Amino acid sequence: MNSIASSWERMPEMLHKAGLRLTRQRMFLAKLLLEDGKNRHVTASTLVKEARRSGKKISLATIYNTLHQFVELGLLRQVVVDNRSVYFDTNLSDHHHFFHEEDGRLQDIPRDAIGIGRIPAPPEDTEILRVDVVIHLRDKC
Amino acid sequence: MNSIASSWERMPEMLHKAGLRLTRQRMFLAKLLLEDGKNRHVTASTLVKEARRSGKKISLATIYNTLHQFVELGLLRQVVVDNRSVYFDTNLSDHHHFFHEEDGRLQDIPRDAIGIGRIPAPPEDTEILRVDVVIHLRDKC
DNA sequence: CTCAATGCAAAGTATTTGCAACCGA
DNA sequence: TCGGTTGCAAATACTTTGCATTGAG
Repeated sequence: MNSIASSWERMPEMLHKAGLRLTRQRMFLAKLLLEDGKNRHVTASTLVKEARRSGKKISLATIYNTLHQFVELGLLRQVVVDNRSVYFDTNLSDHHHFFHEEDGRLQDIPRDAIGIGRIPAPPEDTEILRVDVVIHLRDKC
Repeated sequence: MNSIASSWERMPEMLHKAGLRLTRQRMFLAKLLLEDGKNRHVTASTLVKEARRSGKKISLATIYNTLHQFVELGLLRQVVVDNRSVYFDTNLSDHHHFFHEEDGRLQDIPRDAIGIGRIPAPPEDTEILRVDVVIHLRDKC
């Protein structure tokens, strides 16, 4: 069992602890995102399409709300790679990304695949939140 | 003379070669961005404000157009750190960024200050465009 | 003069918010 | 039942586009 599958199993408990109700929409999105334990990269609009495809009705606003709640609960990570839209990542481990410029697709890079040697000291009175490495890709030829 | 100051000096020539006219607005923005040779991080909206402050009238649309033309000419670099808006950087050298989450401020990190050891091979049929490292900062306490 | 460039306003895209209706506990 | 949630539509923020006017060469 990996940490993501266990996220799914602990979902009801986690939502409850956070004071969130186990609503239809919330459970549906949680299932979509976390159930199979695979790492997924979604945006609000890919999720709406996916939800529609499986017949559920769910509003865009609710999807945004839910995604943000999940980020706050630590079930998802927000990734910035591109100004088209906000990406959400179910892979919570410390890792980096390949970004395919052509189609906006994201791909994980395990932390160990990139050796970041030194990191400069943060400026006065600030602390490092995280270090993001994005390798931008272009299709060859 | 550094590379940026020389960008400014070669401006008229570069614009001309690119088939662009030396218009009032174009020259004004070029001067604002490149003349003093300092590294600047701007967004369309910080530029409008700056232009207004110095009394010039310039439309937002023209600023966007001009910024994109400058990026294509290689006079500016576009930086993605945050989905609030698109940042443009006059520092053309290979470098990275500190990003202050609180106020959206960017700060350069020289390439050498971060040692990126290994980079994983790009996926099949793709090539690496560039590697972006963004260190997200939060104010302490 | 001519045609590229500009300015404006309108359209487009992504995201957030206000509020009545709804529904999980 | 009751207050958190949802869905919609409207608001907001950023960026792009269409088109008549302007102005650089």
